Amino acid sequence: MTTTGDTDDARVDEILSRLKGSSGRLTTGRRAIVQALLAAGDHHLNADELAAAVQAQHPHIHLSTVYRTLDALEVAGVLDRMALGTGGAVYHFTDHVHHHLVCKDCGAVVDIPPDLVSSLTGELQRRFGYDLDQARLAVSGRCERCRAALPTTSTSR
Amino acid sequence: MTTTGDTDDARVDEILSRLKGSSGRLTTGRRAIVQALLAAGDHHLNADELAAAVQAQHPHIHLSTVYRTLDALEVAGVLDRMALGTGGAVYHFTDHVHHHLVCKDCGAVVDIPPDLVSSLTGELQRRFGYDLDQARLAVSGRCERCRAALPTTSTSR
DNA sequence: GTCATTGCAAATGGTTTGCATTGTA
DNA sequence: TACAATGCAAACCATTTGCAATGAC
Repeated sequence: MTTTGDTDDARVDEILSRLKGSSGRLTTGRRAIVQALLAAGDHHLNADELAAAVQAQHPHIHLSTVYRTLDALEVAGVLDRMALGTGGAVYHFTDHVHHHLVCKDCGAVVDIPPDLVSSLTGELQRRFGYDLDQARLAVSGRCERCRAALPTTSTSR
Repeated sequence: MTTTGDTDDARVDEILSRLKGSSGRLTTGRRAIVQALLAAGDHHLNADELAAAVQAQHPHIHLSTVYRTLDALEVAGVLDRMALGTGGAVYHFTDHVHHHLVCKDCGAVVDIPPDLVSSLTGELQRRFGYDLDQARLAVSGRCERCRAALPTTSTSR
């Protein structure tokens, strides 16, 4: 099932052109990487998984190319990189703002809708002068499942 | 200048005894590591920096011992480990709850007082069932200095 | 004496880099 | 043709692990 479409194609072109900005070049590798990134949608892909997805169609594309393209996209302001504990950094499109609730035990990630945190980021921005328009927030706690799986430390609390 | 004191000594003993809980043993290495951790106060030390601090007095204490002790302290519930972007994870005492505002450019870290985030964590706890009593929050944005240092990309976006 | 802890070296996982080659512009 | 991007291998950083030696109990 091809998840592609005209909309995505247009988006791919737009992103690639932003990469072109400072005398960059459009290669099949970069196109494939951006396509895979878009196809992943809301999934949290790390560089390895992205490379695997790309290599399904273009086996010769090297992991280091993926890293270099991700870097370029980050510099171009297209992507945000974020380290969510273990398993490698994950990447998001800068225009798709959301935040993360991460289980410190199993690593499960839940997306937090931005409106829940906007008052906090506003306050932080006011207090500390940080630019948080594109802020990424990671909250680490323990998910329900892992909480239940805990040895009976129940009395503590 | 010994930053130590009776208070700290008592705290060191208390922490070491928590490590002893399940047939653990008290070694000079562990004591030195816990002391260094307490002496660091609010600083955000990573394993490397902690090892350096310890080795100033006990040169033979190996980095891997530091890692193993930090692990043990985490398991014992004394410490929380947290990855703040680059440069290795940092550790905090679990009873000293605070959060972090991290500059995505220069890595500068500002501590966020817990009361600013409590309403958010409460809401997240309610919505997603995560246990956030000991939550750690990392907000990544751009600090004032880096913001000023940015090339005039102001029109883009 | 037992066995947890340590030192050390080597392995690991994620990421970056140097360099010769490829391929876009 | 010129030079950005790539493949590849090697380097790199933070962290973990196997194993024999040490030292706390």
